[in-house]
Amino acid sequence: MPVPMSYTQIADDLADRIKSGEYPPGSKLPSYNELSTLYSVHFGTIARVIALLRDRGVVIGSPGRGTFVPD
Amino acid sequence: MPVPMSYTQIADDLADRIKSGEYPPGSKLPSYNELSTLYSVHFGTIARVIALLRDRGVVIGSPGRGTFVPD
DNA sequence: AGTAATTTGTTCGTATGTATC
DNA sequence: AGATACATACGAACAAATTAC
Repeated sequence: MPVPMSYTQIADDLADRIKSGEYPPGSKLPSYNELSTLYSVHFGTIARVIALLRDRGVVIGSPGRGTFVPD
Repeated sequence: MPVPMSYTQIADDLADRIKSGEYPPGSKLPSYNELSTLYSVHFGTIARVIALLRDRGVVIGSPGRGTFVPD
């Protein structure tokens, strides 16, 4: 089994993907459950990643709707 | 029982205390265990608070030594 | 109209690793 | 060698908002 990425690495990876245009402004990121599958980590780890990106202003979370890249 | 502060509120409270001079540059913050007692929250919640303040550059953690206010 | 499912968000408990004293 | 302290992750539970049917 490969060593899973740490939450900071996942945060940096997601930030890079957003910056590169993979997730353009206004777009919706995969759900927590999808991200936890994509990165093979626990749900709570993804929640921590998103919380970090939120604090950095990289994404905006909207309970019940999703996580979005600000315009 | 009083409603406990959320981890963001605790982070803001600590940041305010640092800014006000209660924890001057170079000083050492209370340990995770002490903070979790002070704020009546779980150890893991304090770890999350410190992680947030670390990301903001407000504190620097040093495993085995403590958490410090940068100069 | 109303219930169930989905999604974000927080917290506790526990375990483990690493560094320092 | 042992105790202390920071740091990360998993599992589980729960709340609140939204969406789907």
